Amino acid sequence: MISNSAQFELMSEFRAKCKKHNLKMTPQRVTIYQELVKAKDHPGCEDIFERVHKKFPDISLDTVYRTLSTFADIGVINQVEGYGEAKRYDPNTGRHHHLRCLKCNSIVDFQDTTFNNLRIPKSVEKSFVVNNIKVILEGLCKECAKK
Amino acid sequence: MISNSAQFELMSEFRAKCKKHNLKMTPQRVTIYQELVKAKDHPGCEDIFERVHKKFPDISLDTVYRTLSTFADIGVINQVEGYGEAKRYDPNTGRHHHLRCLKCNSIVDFQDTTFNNLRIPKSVEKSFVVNNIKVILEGLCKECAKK
DNA sequence: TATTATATAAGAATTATTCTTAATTGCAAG
DNA sequence: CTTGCAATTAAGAATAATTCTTATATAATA
Ligand SMILES: [Mn+2]
Ligand SMILES: [Mn+2]
Ligand SMILES: [Zn+2]
Ligand SMILES: [Zn+2]
Repeated sequence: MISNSAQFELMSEFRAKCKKHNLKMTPQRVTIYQELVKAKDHPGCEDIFERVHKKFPDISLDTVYRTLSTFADIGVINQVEGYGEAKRYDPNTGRHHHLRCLKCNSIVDFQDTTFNNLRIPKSVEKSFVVNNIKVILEGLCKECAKK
Repeated sequence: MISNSAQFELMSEFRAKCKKHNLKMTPQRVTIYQELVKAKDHPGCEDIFERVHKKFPDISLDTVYRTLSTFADIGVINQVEGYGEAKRYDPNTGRHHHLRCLKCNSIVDFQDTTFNNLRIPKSVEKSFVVNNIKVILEGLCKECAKK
């Protein structure tokens, strides 16, 4: 769950960033953004299309692809790293990390202060400008580990 | 560069793992593996196809796709995480980390003992079986940072 | 050397994604 | 509140990456 005020805050940041990048506020964009914000599963374009489609039967798949890609470009959402299957997106642009199940492909968020505060190695700093550090833990989720 | 003995060592591990998984030693497999081992750029299937094709004009693209995928399955190589473009592979199965340039998509290896020894958070251990930890630094390589 | 399960080449098929185009619409200016 | 127009959209075609199908070839084993 997410509080109403946090919801509102998020929405006005969204509107502000869109305006900054000259993106018009269309019902498609609002709906797609809200649907992604609700999602906890780092969904792909088809997933979002299916969810949005219920409320908005005329939306096209292309619009979902285009819109999510645009949102990622302007930084209101993030694309998730993966292994070359369909692209997946993350509404959470704050600092956090991922658990990836290698069997069912679930991606779950987690927080860790150690991981948040990793130092960039000196040797790297000389040859590379680091924008962000990602830590990914790969393995098996509880359900998949049971089998 | 890689020493002759290390080369030989790698090759016999490769043969051993293939045997363990009942994979026949075909010239295609040997060539593809050797070409990937030479590569420092985490190449994709098309890249490897082009390189192999010079020495082995009759090889099919499908074989390269199938073979690299099989190699990753049995763990002689790794698939590299990415953002949904073409798959890329890594001959280095040892512990190391990656610098990813967001502009030119180059991927460069680096070593760091801190990153090698990250502890898995307690909270995670309860709900997830971790196979491996990946640290990825994203940003701009020297060339791309200049512009 | 004969047997057989695997692997391969070629091209068709599939999946994910992007492009093209004509029609629609958000929104700023009057 | 209208108008004007650049930005956006739906629809379907097109493309790119990858996988599948099948007939032929071949590595490994006896
Ligand atoms: Mn996340
Ligand atoms: Mn590497
Ligand atoms: Zn799982
Ligand atoms: Zn670069």
